[in-house]
Amino acid sequence: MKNKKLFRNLLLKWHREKNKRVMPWKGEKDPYKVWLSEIILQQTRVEQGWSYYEKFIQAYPSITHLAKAKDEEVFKLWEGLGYYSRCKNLLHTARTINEKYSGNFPSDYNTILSLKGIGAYTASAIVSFCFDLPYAVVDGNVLRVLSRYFGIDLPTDSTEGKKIFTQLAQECLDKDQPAAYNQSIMDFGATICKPAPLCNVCCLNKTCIAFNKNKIDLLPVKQKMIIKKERWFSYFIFSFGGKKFVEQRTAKDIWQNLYEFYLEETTANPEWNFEKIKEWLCKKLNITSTRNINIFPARKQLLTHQTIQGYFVCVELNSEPDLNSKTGLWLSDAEINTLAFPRFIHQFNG
DNA sequence: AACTCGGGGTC
DNA sequence: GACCCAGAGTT
Repeated sequence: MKNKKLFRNLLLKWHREKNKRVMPWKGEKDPYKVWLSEIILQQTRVEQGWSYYEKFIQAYPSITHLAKAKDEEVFKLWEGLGYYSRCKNLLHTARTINEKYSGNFPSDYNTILSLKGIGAYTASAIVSFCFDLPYAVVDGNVLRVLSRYFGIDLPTDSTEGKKIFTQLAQECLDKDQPAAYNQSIMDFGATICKPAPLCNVCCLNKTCIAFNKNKIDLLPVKQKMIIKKERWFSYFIFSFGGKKFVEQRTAKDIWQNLYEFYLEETTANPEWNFEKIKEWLCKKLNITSTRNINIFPARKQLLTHQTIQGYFVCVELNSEPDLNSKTGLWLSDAEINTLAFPRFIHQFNG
């Protein structure tokens, strides 16, 4: 009990005296801006999300601006940030608040928690930062700091672990200044108690259990291991009459709602050459003549759970083909540039 | 309770 | 190559 109070006071002292971290949304009280920043930062580094936050605030100064925006435009702004369901839920919640709550962001924890894309972490962040309500945030930083300081080797990604760490976080919270406390523990985790921590300059090291038992490298404990899938994507960029064939990804799969060119997925390296391409075009799409075919070298993109490898094949056509009744669109480059593509494609296509 | 969802930085 | 990041939704 006493060590929690010590922990809290040491953190707040560090926050007042040594925390130099500056971010555009820090100290912000507008729940729209805090919410937007928290959604952008889910599983995303501050440095990576920074420019997206500024783009969004400039494009949509209020939640009503965002609610009235077109889906394609918002996805284009989100392009490259990943976890695209966040963008879908962002729009859904903006519209819910604009219509159901007349554009006023709710201030009650459970109401906020019920919104799409907002879980326990984000709800706690919003109500503590904006409304000074006593809810402790639990994110990756907090789990790392708590597990080390209190020497808890319960897996942080287990059901029991989540429960215990959430309770502990709530007990450590300074209920008189939840905003400052939550900010301090996350900044501390991000700058001092990092995965590779700076224990030599840490002002909590005298009472940190992991440090004093030499268990820093063993905490926090995670039980789930990551299994990587290998996938081969071959994108055929069909062009005809100044337009290219694109379609939207709708399946429950990566990159849902984003756009792509004609995709052929294989379980192994297709190792394209001109003969194989011509044979495939004839067999699959009944295309027997082309103006030009350009095969680009294989490319690779690493995702957390998948390794995407693949090819881009540009095919200039003599006539518009029947693409197996696929629900696609023939668009100009200008039109294509307004749509959001996965990084894998965007990096190739410029 | 286990899976799935991106892209990028760090070691 | 492994791990992690201001997590959440689905199955």
